[in-house]
Amino acid sequence: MATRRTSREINRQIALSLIRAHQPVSRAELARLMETNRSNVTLLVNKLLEENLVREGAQGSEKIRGRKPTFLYLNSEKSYAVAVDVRASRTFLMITDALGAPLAEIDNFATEADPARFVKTLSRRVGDMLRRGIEAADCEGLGIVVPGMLDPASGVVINAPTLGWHDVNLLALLRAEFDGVEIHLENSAKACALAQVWMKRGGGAAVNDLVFVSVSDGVGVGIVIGGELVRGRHNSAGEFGHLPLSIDGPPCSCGLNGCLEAYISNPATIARYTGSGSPARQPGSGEIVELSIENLMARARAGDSRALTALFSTARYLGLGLASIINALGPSLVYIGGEITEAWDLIELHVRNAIGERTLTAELAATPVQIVPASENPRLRGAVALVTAPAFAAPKLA
Amino acid sequence: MATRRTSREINRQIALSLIRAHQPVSRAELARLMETNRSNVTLLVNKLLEENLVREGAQGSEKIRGRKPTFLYLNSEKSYAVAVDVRASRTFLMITDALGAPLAEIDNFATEADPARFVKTLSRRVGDMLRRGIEAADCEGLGIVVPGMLDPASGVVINAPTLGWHDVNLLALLRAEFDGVEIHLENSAKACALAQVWMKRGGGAAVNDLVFVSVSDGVGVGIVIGGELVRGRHNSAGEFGHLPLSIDGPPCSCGLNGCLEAYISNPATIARYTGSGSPARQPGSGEIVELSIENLMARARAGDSRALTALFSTARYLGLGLASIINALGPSLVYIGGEITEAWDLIELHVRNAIGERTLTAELAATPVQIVPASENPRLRGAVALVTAPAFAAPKLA
DNA sequence: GGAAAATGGTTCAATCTTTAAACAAAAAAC
DNA sequence: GTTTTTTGTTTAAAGATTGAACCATTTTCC
Repeated sequence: MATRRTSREINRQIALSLIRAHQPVSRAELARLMETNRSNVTLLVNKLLEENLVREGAQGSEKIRGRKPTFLYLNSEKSYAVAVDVRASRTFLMITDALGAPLAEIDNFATEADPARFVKTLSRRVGDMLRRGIEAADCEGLGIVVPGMLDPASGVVINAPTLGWHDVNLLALLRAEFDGVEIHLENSAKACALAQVWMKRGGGAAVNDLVFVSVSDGVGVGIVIGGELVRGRHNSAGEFGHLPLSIDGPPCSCGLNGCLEAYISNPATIARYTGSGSPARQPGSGEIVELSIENLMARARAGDSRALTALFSTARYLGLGLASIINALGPSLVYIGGEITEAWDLIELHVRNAIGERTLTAELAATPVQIVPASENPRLRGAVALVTAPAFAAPKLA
Repeated sequence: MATRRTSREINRQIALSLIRAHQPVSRAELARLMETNRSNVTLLVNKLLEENLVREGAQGSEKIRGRKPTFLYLNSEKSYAVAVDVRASRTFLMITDALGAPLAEIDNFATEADPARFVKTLSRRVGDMLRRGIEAADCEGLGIVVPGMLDPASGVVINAPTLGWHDVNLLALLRAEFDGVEIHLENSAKACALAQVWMKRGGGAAVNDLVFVSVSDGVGVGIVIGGELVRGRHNSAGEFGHLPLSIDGPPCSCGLNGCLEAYISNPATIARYTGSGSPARQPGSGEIVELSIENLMARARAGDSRALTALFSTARYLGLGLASIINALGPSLVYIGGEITEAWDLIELHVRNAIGERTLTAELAATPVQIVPASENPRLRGAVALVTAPAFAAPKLA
């Protein structure tokens, strides 16, 4: 039920979001954006100034005539957020201001198998990083993304096969180590999707229906519909990675057969190259090497036709999987993340053809697909979004 | 941006929805439900009375002491809605009051292949029905559901294979025939999903994430997430019917291979029984008959083990398809509609086992699945919901 | 039978919000 | 130097919820 305060809260959030999206922006400009009059904006902004959420900056100096506007900015400097991206081999760590702009170099360390020791190490590294020149006072929160199924409410990592974590109460461990800090857990792909919709919302036309597909050791999918992350009954929505391509297909890590993941994950691609089970050999010398997906892509670029074929197969299956997702949800935009994006120039056409092969209409086949390269640190940005996005979230109706 | 009027509008909608859900209900009771005081409710209700959306009824006569309450009801009597369910062989027709309660017997007639002639016939039948004793004055609107892909905005039926309609501007034809009546088009399964969420919302705890799977000549899926029907970029979302079970599986009507629809649609089940291509024979006489799914189910009940096996296969594949949907979206509830629900007692266990076979967690495997029997006319109710639901829809935020 | 208690509905003043108009301040244009 | 234009504030009006007070009506208790 809408109380006397509701419309104020709604407008407060709208104002905050608009300032974030259009900063630097004056009160008068904000009034035009909100289609209200300046008096209302004055009141809203004064409240935000009191709360220290917004600060006034320099005056504008455009060549238009009339009184110069005083610009408004989000007050992002007084506090910082910690973002953690846990991955199978290494864990990445970033500290940003309240808007998500990095305050220091990204750090990383080997992911420890034991959750308790992992959290200890994490805590030490965060402490080191803060001592090395972060002068912001308040910690806004800590966002941590994990590749696997988890419950953000209870903070339990239910199943993260690539980490070997099962029913680990990560939140309790983190709470013990980071006292008084707000902690946000989420599945990696879901957080990536959140970060993307969050970026887009800032950057102009709102994209409210999008899908983020993360291809790595496993396959994760985050879905945003109507601007909201789809979580499902037990935060287990988005498990498109185990969509069957063929119910009698190759076995998957989840115990089933023919999952999309069993066709397109990095291990699947590598297995397709080496031939199942047989280890890779260094060309020329015949030496046995541990083959990584980066290696495989390098070989493909160097002219190894078998490596290229393996990538093309992965591309085709990826496209078929995307086609199913597109048929099912009709998203406005599909993002792809993961190591494989580095070879996108080689495989894009194959992916697109496979999408066209199994989509039901020409419009669906034309759904835009964009890669998010590793250089943009999508997972870390997802972790940041977990911390910063709630402040801007629209208030809910009953 | 929230204006001075927004909270009033929000509360107006909440009040309307609560009256609909709890009627008959007094002002005082409404105030308790809305967690506000009676004075506010008085004002809201008086506005609704003025607009003739609500009417006062008899006084309550419970044994509690104190002044007797005057009950409020939605004013459903002054207007009616027309619901049309277009299906491959026959079209069904219902006239209801503004709340969806039928005002006359359900009519039906053979669906004509030519859209223009179909609309003419429809118009005549509606006219006949109205003349046979509907005294309500105003037509609230006409809701029509079609099994196929269509665009509600433009009113074009893009592709309805079982009807043989392609790129038919059904809305234009209907507008010409039903002058001045608001017309709502939607895909059958999507409308069914809408009707279900709409019913549930009335009946207590809100179910905001559900899926309706319609198994008939084709397979249609309607998805509701966060209380909103998922439409996708071109209203083509929900095409889970063409999810692959096996990308090298049997051919589907859509031109692809191995779609879920190719495994579980009624024609697929029948083909599995008769053996591909060979016509069915009357047991005993050997006479060739056109076999319907109802026939097949009757034979299965009568002890025809091959018919039973065919149904069991369909059940298993249905379960596998549902498992994928459940993995992907994590809905709170799955509804099944279509002729096959008549054999649910025979196949339920097989469906459940197959769901368990491919869901990723025990919680997902335990997702409730309910059938909606043909006697409840889910499609017609969906068509009604298209007309009546918008009046209760929550106002949108920017 | 009559007073008290409890419940439903209305009325009225208080409060919080948006809104429209007036007004002051600052900078460019003439 | 005056006018014009734009920004930001102030002030009064209007629309909404909120809380208390006030009838109306029915049951319960004495």
